Amino acid sequence: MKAGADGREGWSLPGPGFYSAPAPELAPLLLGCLLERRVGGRTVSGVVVETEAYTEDDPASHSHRGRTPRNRQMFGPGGRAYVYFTYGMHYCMNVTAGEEGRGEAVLLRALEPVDGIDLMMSARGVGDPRLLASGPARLCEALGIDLSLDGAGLEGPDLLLLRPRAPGPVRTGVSPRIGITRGVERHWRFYLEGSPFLSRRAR
DNA sequence: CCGAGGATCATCT
DNA sequence: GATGATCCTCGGT
Repeated sequence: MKAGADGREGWSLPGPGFYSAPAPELAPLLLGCLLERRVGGRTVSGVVVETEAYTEDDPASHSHRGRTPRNRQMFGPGGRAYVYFTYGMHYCMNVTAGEEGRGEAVLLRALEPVDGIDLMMSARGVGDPRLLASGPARLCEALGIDLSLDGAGLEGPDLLLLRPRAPGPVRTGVSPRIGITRGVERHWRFYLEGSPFLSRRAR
């Protein structure tokens, strides 16, 4: 078997147009993908198990009131990181989606840890693998993601997102998004059914 | 298991 | 000046 362009068997770069899908379509497609963070010559990575979509006409979205300095990556092309700082202490990471100017992104809410688990444990200060990246801010802390990665490409030296070549049979769950007060009627949270690494247990 | 409260500050009104 | 796309701890059941 031949290794992929990235050198990892079983994983490959997304094809052209992957990230230009609207956020509610891209969000479930990101489930099962591998997110790699390269730092200090080491790789920390995990499989995406939970995502949420946000669009410009969506009252829960940071882009809902138009372009601001913070959310400007949401209005750029798809396939970049949109990282924001919140609650005075947490970072959260999105994957920008859709065509340029559309104001869309997919929040990464949880990963199943794969590589560099020792680094994640020391970064997070916990040993239970289920608590390493099961939440948008936990995920960023585990991978060492902060504002310096806002706008970073997902095929770059710091962040790499890969699709599984042969996705296994997986059930995708759908639910309302978490932690919002408006736009609750849009069920735009997607998760791998039965994963022990979700930010919340299934309903 | 569950809910309440606090931490802590950049961002936007 | 108010508000979070959160997380952790603590106390009750």
